[in-house]
This record gives sequence, C-alpha cells and structure tokens, in this order.
Amino acid sequence: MTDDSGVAVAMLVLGAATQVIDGIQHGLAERGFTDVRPAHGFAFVRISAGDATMIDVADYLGVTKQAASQLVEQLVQRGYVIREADPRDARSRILKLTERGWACTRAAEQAAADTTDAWRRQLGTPALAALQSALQAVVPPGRLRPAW
Amino acid sequence: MTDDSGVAVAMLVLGAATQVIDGIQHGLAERGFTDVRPAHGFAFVRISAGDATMIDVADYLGVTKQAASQLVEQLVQRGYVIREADPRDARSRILKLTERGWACTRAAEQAAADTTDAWRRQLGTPALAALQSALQAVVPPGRLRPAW
DNA sequence: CCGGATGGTCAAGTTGCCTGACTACATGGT
DNA sequence: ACCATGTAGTCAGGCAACTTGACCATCCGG
Repeated sequence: MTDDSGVAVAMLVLGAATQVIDGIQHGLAERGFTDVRPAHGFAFVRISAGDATMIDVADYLGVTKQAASQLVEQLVQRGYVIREADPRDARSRILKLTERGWACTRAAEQAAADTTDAWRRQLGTPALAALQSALQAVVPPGRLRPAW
Repeated sequence: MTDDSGVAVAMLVLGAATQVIDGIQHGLAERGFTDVRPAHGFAFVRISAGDATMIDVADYLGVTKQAASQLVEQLVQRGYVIREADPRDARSRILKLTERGWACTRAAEQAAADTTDAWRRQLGTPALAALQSALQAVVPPGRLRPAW
C-alpha cells in the first residue's frame, strides 16, 4: 500500500480535472462568454441552485464574505446576476441568475458535456459509466469549490 | 448525448481533484511542511524530473518566466531548491531539489497515496485499477499544471 | 565578430483575496 | 417595549501572486 500506483491515480485525476476546467473555459470563450473565470462558475452553481444569499455563496466557495461580495458584484455588473430583496430579511439579498446568466450556465454545461463526450468516444459508454459510478462512490455530494 | 450525465462526470472529476489537492495540502501540513502551496508542488514535479531550467518550470506551469522566477526564489529561500551552474550555458541555472525538497516530495506522494488508499477502501482494488486505466486512456501524459 | 535570439532579473502595475471596522437589521430575554 | 447580542452586507486598506515592459549577459549562425 501507498506505493507508486496510488500517486499515479491522484495525478491522473488532476490531469482530468484540468481538462474539464480548460474545456469549459475554452467552450465558454467560443460561445462568447469571455468575461467569466472558473471561480465565477462555482458561484453560478450555488446561485442557480436557488435561494442563495451572498454569504451562502461565500461558504460554498470557501472564501470570505468580502471576497464573495466582490465576485458577485462583478457578475452583477456583467449582467449575469441580479440582487433581489429578501422578503423575510431586509438586510439580505437573494441572488438570482439573469437570462444571460442562465445562458452562460447552459453554455458551460454544454462545454463540460463536450469534454466528457470526448472521453466517451475513447472509453466507450460502459467504461465511462463505470468511471462515473466509481467517482460517485468516492466524491461526497454537495459543495463544489475551487481547490488550487 | 451531451445530456446531464456528461456534466455529472465532469463535476465528479472536479470533486475528486479537490480531494486530492486538499489531501496533499493537509498531509503536508501534518508532516510539517506548512510553507508550500499547490503551485509549488507542480514546480517540484518538473524540477524533480531533472534538468530543469527556470524557463522549463515556467512553461510547465503555464506562467511567465518572471512568475516562475519568483516562485523558485521562494523555494530557494525556504531550502527546497538550489540553483546550480549550467556547464553548457553560463546564462542558465539548473534547478535541483535539496534533501528537504526530496523529503517534501516524498511527503506529498505519501499524502496523495493516503487519499487514493481511502478510495481503494471504498471501491476495492479492482475498481480502483479500472478507474486508473480509464483515466490513463483519457489523460495525455506529460505536463501537469494548476488549472483553476 | 557582429546581430538576433535566449535565459534570467528588476521594476511597476493589476487583481484576487484577506483582515478589520463599520452600518443596518433581526432576534431573544427581561 | 427595549436593549444586548448576533447576523447580512459594505467600505477601506493591505498582502501576495501574477502580469507586462525594460533591461543585461550570454549564446549562436551568418
């Protein structure tokens, strides 16, 4: 145990993740979304899940509320997100995606799917499904944040 | 094709990569290496491969030579790397790991292996091997750089 | 041996994130 | 009803990673 092979799997996972991120970034640029970074994408994930305050986004991303505030401010200025009043709490704002925000989300999903489709072509559908279920068993659901 | 499932695999890969990075970072801290970031780790990979100039590191990481220079400077100051004269080119310096640098590398590999061992415990050895070979088929060997 | 390419450094600016201080509102106890 | 404490968010200042631009020293093909 803890021989070389374990390290190899870890490095391969990093390589695959790089492909995903680069694929999304490239696909978004191709579709005209050139002003979004990966960190924005993670924020989109939380905001599109609904009922997101700024602090929810901060927790989700694992950054301070100030950093999240700056990031959300950019998304608002660029027309991806709007802040709506929270009927239950006058301090709080509910964040929602604009139509442009949803379009960007769909484009990112499309780009991600394009990347994994390339994998499917190399592996075949059954092996890709096996990959998926193996990862499902190992990755806890929930938060998805930038790591490096 | 390009349905939801492709996106799901992509997100799972990102989650797994986050586990790897966090696992390495945590394991290094536990072993006393608190002054290294993931980006340093990628530099270690290139330097430990041998015959690395500073520009080699810059290309490997996908950053400018100035950024690589600053990063390497930190590693030198912290005792992980030394610059040796290049016998073939008086402008160039060959970067090498110190004993401390190798110790850190071994600790990182150990931490990475610990993470994938946890996966092995959940998946079983055959399924982990299948995961590895699937990723091998899909991830091109070579450069390994931070992506987000 | 000279002109252009290359390895590396220095200096300054941008940006993402942090800490600390603050305002406005919410909430629970008396 | 009121006040103390807690919470959502903003403002201001600072640090660190990375960038661009300018520069020096050395290498190499004509």
